[in-house]
Amino acid sequence: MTSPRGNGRGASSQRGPLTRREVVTAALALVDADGVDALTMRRLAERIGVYPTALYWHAGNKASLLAAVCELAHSDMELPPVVGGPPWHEWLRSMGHAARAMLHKHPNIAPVLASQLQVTTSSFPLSESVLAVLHGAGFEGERLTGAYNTVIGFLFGWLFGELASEPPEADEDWTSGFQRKLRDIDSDAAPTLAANLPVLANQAFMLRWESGRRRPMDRSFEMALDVLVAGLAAQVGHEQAVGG
Amino acid sequence: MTSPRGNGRGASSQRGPLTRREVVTAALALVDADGVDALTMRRLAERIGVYPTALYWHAGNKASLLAAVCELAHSDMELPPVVGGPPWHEWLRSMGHAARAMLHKHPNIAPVLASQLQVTTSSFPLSESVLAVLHGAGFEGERLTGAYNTVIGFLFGWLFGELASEPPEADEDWTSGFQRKLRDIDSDAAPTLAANLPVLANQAFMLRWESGRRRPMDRSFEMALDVLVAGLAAQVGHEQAVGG
DNA sequence: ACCTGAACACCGTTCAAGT
DNA sequence: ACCTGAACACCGTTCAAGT
Repeated sequence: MTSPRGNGRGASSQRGPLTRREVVTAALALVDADGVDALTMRRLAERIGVYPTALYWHAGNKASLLAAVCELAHSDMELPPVVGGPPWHEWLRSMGHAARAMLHKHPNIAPVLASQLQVTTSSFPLSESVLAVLHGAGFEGERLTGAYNTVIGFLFGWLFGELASEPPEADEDWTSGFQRKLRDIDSDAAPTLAANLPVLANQAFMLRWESGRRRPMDRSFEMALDVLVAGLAAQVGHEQAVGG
Repeated sequence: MTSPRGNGRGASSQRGPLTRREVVTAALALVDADGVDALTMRRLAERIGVYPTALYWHAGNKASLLAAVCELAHSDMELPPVVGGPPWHEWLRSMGHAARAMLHKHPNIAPVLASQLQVTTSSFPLSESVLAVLHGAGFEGERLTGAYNTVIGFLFGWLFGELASEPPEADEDWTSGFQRKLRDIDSDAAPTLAANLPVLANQAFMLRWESGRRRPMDRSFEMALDVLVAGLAAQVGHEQAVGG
């Protein structure tokens, strides 16, 4: 009950003063393992083997700790090289896959990234790369802003949607109730939905009961990338360059 | 301190037993006014003029109350008519504007919708409409699923990003620190970013310190819609139909 | 500088009891 | 059926005190 250090994290926790990096790493590990709701100052402190209030000295309050956790997860994303790299549409596809890989590695952090503005700090390299690639594709000035916002908003928005939180397992009522409502859909009121239920149920947004962490939406993501790239190409007059 | 009803909500609260609808409406009003963090069972109860535990009888626990709040907000979205309506690309634009109007009417609920899977219940009419329109545009089977996921994921993902939560006002440190970091960007490491800062600062994802609730991203949204529609057109071979 | 230990104001939720 | 009232187990955070 009294919680001095030492039994906290096995071999990896060295002696010596606790460091900020150690706190943030432990917090990300906790989120990855048990979800973002499991991240409480008290629980994290216990896991590290320290008193809760000690965390405040290193990581500030919970909000700034969470921001640091997001930043750490974000740093796991490897950007494709821009100079001497592939043509812009291929680069965007690589970047999309890199972003998706990072988020699937830390799916529990996705809802946090999706809802907060603050966590964007230190993603300047990503911004610069996307901007450079789009500039190279022919976008300038306000249209560069628009294209950039389209790419970031569409891509990350789609991925955050794929990785949305599932209801807590306690709520099996919801899952079974939703499945029943889906099965009982009126084919008069919703004919297209009813007719295509086999390819839609649990595979499409707003029609699924499992998150993309459990059920990755691989093919839909590829098609989304196709649409994004082709749409940008149309904006810049390179329709023929990207293929269907 | 003792909190019987009557002084709770002025004239609008009739006598008689509390109803579920009344609870959910009051909860949405509280979220709209003060943000989702302000929605606690105890505070809501006090506002209605009832004991906290009374809410559980009508609305279940907090998670299901929040789901009901999302559903209520969602019901504020007016779908454009499908049969006898405009061509598919114009319909998609109208739907996009309707979704945006709804979310800008309840911006504080956007982060919840962005992060949770559960809140999708009873959006079957929206799903059916989008599916019908895309089917009419020529998508079938698995490609229909892909196109549907592209539309929903891109559109709502973009809008949730626009309306992300700002840091609490207490955190003026973050805002000013972020602005400084943006101003001090190294034009060697990030030349495109540095050169285009005037059209990017506070107007682009990951480069802004204010949310779209305060600073709507109107023009970028229009361009995003252009890209989405043109990209879908390319998928189905109607490139010439939608215009640039 | 770094951390303990107590304390404060708040949560969501359960449950027995009232009417 | 509908709500009260007390109680429980948890929070985040502050602050004085130790070393």
